[in-house]
Amino acid sequence: MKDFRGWGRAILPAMSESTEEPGPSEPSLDEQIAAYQREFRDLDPQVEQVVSALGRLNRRMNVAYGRQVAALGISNAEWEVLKTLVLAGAPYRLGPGELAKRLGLTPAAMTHRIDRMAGEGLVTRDRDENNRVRVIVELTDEGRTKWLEAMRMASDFEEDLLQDLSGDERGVLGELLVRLLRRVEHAQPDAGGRLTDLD
Amino acid sequence: MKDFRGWGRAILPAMSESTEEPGPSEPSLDEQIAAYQREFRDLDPQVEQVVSALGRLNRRMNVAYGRQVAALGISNAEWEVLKTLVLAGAPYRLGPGELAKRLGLTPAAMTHRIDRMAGEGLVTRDRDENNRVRVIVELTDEGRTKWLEAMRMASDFEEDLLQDLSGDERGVLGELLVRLLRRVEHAQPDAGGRLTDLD
DNA sequence: CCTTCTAAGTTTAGTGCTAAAGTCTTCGAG
DNA sequence: CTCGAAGACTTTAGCACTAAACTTAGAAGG
Repeated sequence: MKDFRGWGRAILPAMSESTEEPGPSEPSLDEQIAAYQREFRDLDPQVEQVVSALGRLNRRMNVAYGRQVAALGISNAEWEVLKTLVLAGAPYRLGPGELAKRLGLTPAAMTHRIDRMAGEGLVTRDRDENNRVRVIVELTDEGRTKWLEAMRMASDFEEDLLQDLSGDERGVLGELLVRLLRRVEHAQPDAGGRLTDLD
Repeated sequence: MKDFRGWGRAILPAMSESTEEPGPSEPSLDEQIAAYQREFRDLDPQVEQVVSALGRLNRRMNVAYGRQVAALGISNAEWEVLKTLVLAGAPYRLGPGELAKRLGLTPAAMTHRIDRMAGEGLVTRDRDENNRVRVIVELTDEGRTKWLEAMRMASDFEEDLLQDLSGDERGVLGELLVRLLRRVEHAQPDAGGRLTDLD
């Protein structure tokens, strides 16, 4: 076999987030929960449903985002950088270290990502004139345009994703997710994996 | 600086899923939504809340899973393989190709992952006697034990995560997530990124 | 000033991944 | 029966990332 036909569009270029697209033979969510229950009696199916659906949903969404931004000629990794710079607000500047922290990368990885993106004209990289140890990464107009295009695609996609949910349901879902998020953000797993409150 | 103290445990060994741990200076969810709205008027804050909370939640959870299974001496990537083999049911066997499809990896990556895991005694790799082109990857007793230990930690963690939600709320959350999941699983984004129904 | 320390980035080595080429077995047609 | 094609991995090349070493600018102390 010359090339892996069948792996075609399933395999995306490297991205910063999970892009695993499960194959078609993956068991359905219900089958999966039933199988785990057979092997592990203590499993709470309600908890497992929430957690597994969250995981699958996110993987599918990341694949979809990757495909969409790829159509704009950027990778998901690059899109993350654009988003972070826009979030910082005008004049859309951050240092490599700060960018690395926010994206959860090492400074080394950031150096290379900025190299690429500067080469593509999405950002500029300059030394800070006031403190020549510091480097300033700034969004170019082209980068800002790319971000806007990607944002438009993403928000259309997200609106479609939630299409089947009523306004009330969207509100409830958002509120429940925010409560879970607070639980993970304001707590750290202890040695046993249990979440211990920090405040 | 000799080593990057401060990047310590935040950076985990490579895993199959997103393990990016956002730094402490990342804006809060509300700040993020407000910032995006300033830059992009068409944004629906309710949709953005759901989607962003989903994304953040998943990233945090993956970091937590990674830390937990690391305590058992396995990586998140290895745990994914163990889960997939257990899901296949006794006698816990699958070929590399099938494993790769279900995990969303290329066969090449699977070859190397199986090498490592066979070296660690978590699985065995043998040629199929009936069809010598095929290879059979089978979970060892040690691999099964590791899976069980990881599963126990994971389900404790998941129970803790949902601790603040009542039974009813868990049910509602699960149901809403399953509906979103169905929407992404039964539809494919078209060229414009819109989801088109397949059935 | 002139060390010494520390912070911010960059460089180097090694890992795990994808894409594509290569190997080996089996199957099917002539 | 033999040859060609297809299937199921494995190997090779190249990329993005982490960990750790290195570089250089500014800060602190004598």
